[in-house]
Amino acid sequence: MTETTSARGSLGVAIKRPHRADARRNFDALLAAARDAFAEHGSGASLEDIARRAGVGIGTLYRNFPTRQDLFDAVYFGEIEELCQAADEVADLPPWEAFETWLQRFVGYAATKRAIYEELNRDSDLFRTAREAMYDAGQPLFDHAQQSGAIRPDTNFDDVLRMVSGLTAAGFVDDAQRTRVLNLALDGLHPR
Amino acid sequence: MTETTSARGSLGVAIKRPHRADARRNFDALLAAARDAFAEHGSGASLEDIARRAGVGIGTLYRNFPTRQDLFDAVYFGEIEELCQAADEVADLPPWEAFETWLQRFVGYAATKRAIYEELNRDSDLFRTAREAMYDAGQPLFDHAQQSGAIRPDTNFDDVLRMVSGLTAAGFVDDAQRTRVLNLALDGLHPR
DNA sequence: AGTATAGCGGAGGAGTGCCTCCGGTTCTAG
DNA sequence: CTAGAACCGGAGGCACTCCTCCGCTATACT
Repeated sequence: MTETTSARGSLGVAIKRPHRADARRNFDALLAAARDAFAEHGSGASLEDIARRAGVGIGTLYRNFPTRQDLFDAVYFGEIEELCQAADEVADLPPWEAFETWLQRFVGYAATKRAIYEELNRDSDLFRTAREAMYDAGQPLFDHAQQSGAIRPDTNFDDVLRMVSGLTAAGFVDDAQRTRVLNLALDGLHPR
Repeated sequence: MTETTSARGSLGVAIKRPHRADARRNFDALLAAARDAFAEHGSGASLEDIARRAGVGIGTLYRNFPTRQDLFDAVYFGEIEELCQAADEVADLPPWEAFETWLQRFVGYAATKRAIYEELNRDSDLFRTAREAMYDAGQPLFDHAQQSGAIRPDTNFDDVLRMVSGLTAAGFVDDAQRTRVLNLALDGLHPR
């Protein structure tokens, strides 16, 4: 057994996960550390700091992720992928609940919260792929909710998603306020 | 005439504006350049770059604004102050229109858009002062609109302001989308 | 157990930003 | 007009981050 395994399949973005046990440990530690660091400092977090947090040399970081973008992509795509799965999981709830639950899930991803909002307009093939995957997952939920009359007809999925991601990235006093404001905004989605 | 004049009065934050003509030119150029730079790169913009943009040596920047915070404050307070004045200007519109117009104005301040959102929780005397001034200006507009029945009773000014500043800082495809999303969110403020 | 090798990690060069310092310049008051 | 105070601006030291390179180590396969 010598080929590397592709950790993330469904997005078509292959990320090499090493075969050796020690290497795999480091790989995972780096990913976890990066997730935290990006959540804390946005996509400009220090790579040396990430390596330190992971308890790993800087060289190891660069071997696994030759560029900062590679590392960022790995974290980003991981969370996008989970988001896509989440869409399946809520599929059998009533239309509005399904969509709302999915959005809550969207909000819940701390690591890429800031990042998603920072990079939502980035123009690269990989990002477009990821964004499309996310949209493909969420759009049907939106459409369904809209068709069922729970969402006003004069809005669209992209607008709503950007609204939510803006709110998500904003600074709030506490989680209670974040939830309150999010609910306030979502409430405005219903027809009047 | 030898004392420096205080450029910004009403917030109680005195910022020294030089007396000599050349010095004053540089001071103003720096402020303008900083406004642009902060708008573009957030509060972490490069000071050397700001000096370059202003066509001024780095030494001059540091003489006028000994710390990055000083420069940032000067820009920030300037815009907050204009926001306070804007509150007076809309005072004779109908309640909801007054509040909405003020919010649009709030959104319109490009320079500190990102900054306001980045720093909304910052804990320093000066920032608290500025934030309070802004709140003092906007709160009556909100209250009035809420009492008149244009805003649902189960929300508050702080929540709304953070919602809007979150949206403001978010990335949109174009200004049309930004306006659309903002209106969508504001629409949700009305009672149903 | 032994060995080939994938993987480790940190030293260090390059680049960039921060901030200080001071010799030279420009303005203003008299 | 002149003198000197006020101001200019960039060279340079410090700190930090990026990224490469290579001698050493741990692992997996036989």
